[in-house]
Amino acid sequence: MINQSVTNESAANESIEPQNQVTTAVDQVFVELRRAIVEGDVAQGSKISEPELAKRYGVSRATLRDALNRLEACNLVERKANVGCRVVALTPERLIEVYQVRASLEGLACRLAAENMTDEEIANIKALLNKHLNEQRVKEGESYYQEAGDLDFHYRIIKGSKNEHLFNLLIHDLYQLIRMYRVQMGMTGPRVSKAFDEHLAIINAIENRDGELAEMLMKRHIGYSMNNIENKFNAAQ
Amino acid sequence: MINQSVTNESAANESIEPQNQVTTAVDQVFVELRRAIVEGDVAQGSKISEPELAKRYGVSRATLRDALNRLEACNLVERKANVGCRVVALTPERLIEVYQVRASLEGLACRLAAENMTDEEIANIKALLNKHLNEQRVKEGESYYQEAGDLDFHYRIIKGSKNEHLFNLLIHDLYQLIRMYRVQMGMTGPRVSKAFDEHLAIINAIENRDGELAEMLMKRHIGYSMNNIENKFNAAQ
DNA sequence: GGTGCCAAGATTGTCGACAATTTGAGAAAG
DNA sequence: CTTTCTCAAATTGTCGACAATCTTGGCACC
Repeated sequence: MINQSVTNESAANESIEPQNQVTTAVDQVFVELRRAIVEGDVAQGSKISEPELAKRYGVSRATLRDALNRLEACNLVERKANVGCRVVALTPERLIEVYQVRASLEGLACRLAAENMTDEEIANIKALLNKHLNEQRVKEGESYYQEAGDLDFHYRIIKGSKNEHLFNLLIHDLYQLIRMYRVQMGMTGPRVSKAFDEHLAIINAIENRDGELAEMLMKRHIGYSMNNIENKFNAAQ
Repeated sequence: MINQSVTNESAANESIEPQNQVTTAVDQVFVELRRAIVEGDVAQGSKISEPELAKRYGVSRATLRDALNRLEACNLVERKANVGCRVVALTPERLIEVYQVRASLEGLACRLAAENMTDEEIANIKALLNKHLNEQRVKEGESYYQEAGDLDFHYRIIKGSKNEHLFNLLIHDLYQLIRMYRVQMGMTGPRVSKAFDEHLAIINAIENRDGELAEMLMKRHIGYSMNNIENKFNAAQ
């Protein structure tokens, strides 16, 4: 029972950084380029020049090419044969598409979590929420909770589904794109307290082993989140 | 209005062969290797030797490596840094995981299809089912319907959702793995007529624009299909 | 003046060779 | 006889160069 407290620590790092250990050069370029795209350092829709980026990151073109392949698998860049590679464009239509898929999959994750999570895992999430609640009261207005805390909550639910395929699909392939929308839309909004209540309702449903309710609550929660981003989109025009 | 009949032709080829046009060498190797894996020409769980396969397909190792990357994105091979590449192992646990995801996503597709499909598209699917019904009566017992017909039906529903992200996720990433299970488990069973009735009920719900019912029916339909494969698995031991 | 074709430049696709890492067998020590 | 260390063979990761394809600017022709 050494290091018991480790289960209470943040898991968001792993969710933001899926690679368990970044060893190879392709990994490094992939992770760094992904960060740059998600955080907007390289503009959405812009074309990517292989020789230029290879030079900037100090690797061969073949290596960078490999990294681009992985980014394509994450839906962060789009490729055409003999033409090139562009960063994806963030359109409202695509936002809706992605969030429809996300709501469906995380709804499933929630239902499975209600069946498969251990009592200890559930207790840890509740403790996490209480911790976030306190921190939120202290630093009201700052975006701490929204970013790390929200990621952490969803990450644990998805992991709690005990469905590895679902986990990979959401964490590796979908979440970077979702993060890209949130970051570039400046999602530091006042949805904090409301989202907190929704999280609480979800974990309560899971604790009661009510998978059906948990699924529905999660779908709604994600739907609200989508509307929030969509409004920002429309306001930005 | 030329070539109107083209909408009634089979769309399964496209679903089996997602690449619109296979031009580059990497594409060719990717498609051929994928076929070999799905159809069991290379055994599940077996290790893949890069130099050997590169020589067999007459391409460079870098090219084959690129193809392996894409196979990894389809979840058909698994990779570890500095260790190598193995074909995925078909376990009952993974079957359940994949089918849980599939049921959720195709349920979503069905709901969206009920909202977004045109009357003409719906009519075309109904015509398709009738065509399959006739052919099924003639060649009873053969596996035609199960393979091509079933793929065709699901393909059109997914496309009818008008959600491109969902389409790519299902057709590119998930369906090859599903096909792998079905082919290697020898899925030519007697589920034909029952599946036909289920398909009919689904398209009727879509025609009535009852998305909720269509989603539920599709989830059940896929659940039955999973049980069918799962039984084969247990019987094979 | 507008349209279509051609060539030069640039970009992507492919290759063979070299460097780094893992793995397995064999020898030496316990 | 078992265990551990070492080293070599094999496999994977990375690189720079060459070939094929697309783009673009200009010129000829209508």
